[in-house]
Amino acid sequence: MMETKPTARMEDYLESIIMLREGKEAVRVSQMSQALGVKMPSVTGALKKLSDEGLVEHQRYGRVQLTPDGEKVARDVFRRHEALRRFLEEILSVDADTAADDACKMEHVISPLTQKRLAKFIDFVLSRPNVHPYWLKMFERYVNYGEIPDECPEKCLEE
Amino acid sequence: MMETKPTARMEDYLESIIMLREGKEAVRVSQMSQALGVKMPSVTGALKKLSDEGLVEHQRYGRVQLTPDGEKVARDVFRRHEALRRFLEEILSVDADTAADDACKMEHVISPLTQKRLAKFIDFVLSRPNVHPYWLKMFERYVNYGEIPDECPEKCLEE
DNA sequence: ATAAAATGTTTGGAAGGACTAACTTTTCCA
DNA sequence: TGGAAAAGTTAGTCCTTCCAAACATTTTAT
Repeated sequence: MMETKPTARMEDYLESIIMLREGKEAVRVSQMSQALGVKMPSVTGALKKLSDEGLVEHQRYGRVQLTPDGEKVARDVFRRHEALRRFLEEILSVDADTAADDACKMEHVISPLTQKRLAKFIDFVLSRPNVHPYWLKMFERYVNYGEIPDECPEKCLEE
Repeated sequence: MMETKPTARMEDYLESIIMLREGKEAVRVSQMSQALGVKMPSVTGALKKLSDEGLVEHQRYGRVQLTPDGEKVARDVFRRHEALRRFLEEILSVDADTAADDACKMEHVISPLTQKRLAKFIDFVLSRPNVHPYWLKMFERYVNYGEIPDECPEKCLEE
């Protein structure tokens, strides 16, 4: 039966459904079109394909829903997306818009290994409350002034 | 005159020329084909396009060279590639093959801002000889055993 | 020197993704 | 309740990237 994996672009369409669903029950073609920056015919076309592959349910002029299979794929993409976004935003201090944008493009191309490592890295860095504020502050300073401290001062244990 | 920016794929073709050129002077279509995992006709086609855009020089059955403009683009792509590869390999400890692979796909999609921040981050982390070995060792441990130290021990200043 | 092997090119076609223009449903409100 | 506006779809086209098959050139080895 050779379940062919959705393309990167198709993953985007699936992910957008999860992201737009927040709260309300229905997702509209126009919303997806807006969110993905494509025109509505592109969405209709994508939904047809995804529907054929059993990943979404969609009837003409009707609502869009994920099937259980589609839900799985979408969640997975979303998870990758979040890991990248957090890294960019919380560690590299990239602004929210750029972070979301870059994450959206990177999420499709990272290997499972890199994905796992990155998630661990984020946990590692952000889970050390005694260290990371200092750490990130130093990085911030470095970004702005090019100043690299060579030692680990006492501050390390404070705040 | 609207210099249209090369597509991600075209950037790959350009970058492969720099990477294959190492040492020898000539780059062959067959090498590019091999390196990029595409058949030769694809390379010929790409070279025609790049040639039209003034980024490479290439005559039938002859050698492939970058023009000054092509050189600039290729170097830029390569720089992005290296930043990502180093991050994956030297900080996240992803194996070399996976790192090269992922970097190759990510290099096209990161924004200039993220690129700059990432480069700074790598410098920052790797330029602190008194701290980063401890740091990376702790991360290594976390990857393997899930152990997150909560404080910054004296070791921080050693080795 | 010459034929086989290796290299490279051309042609034609497929698949994915996106768009415009024109058409159809649905929604909404006067 | 009967259109107009909004939402959605269809049809037709374009562009990028790739490939296989057939053809052309260069290299190499005898």
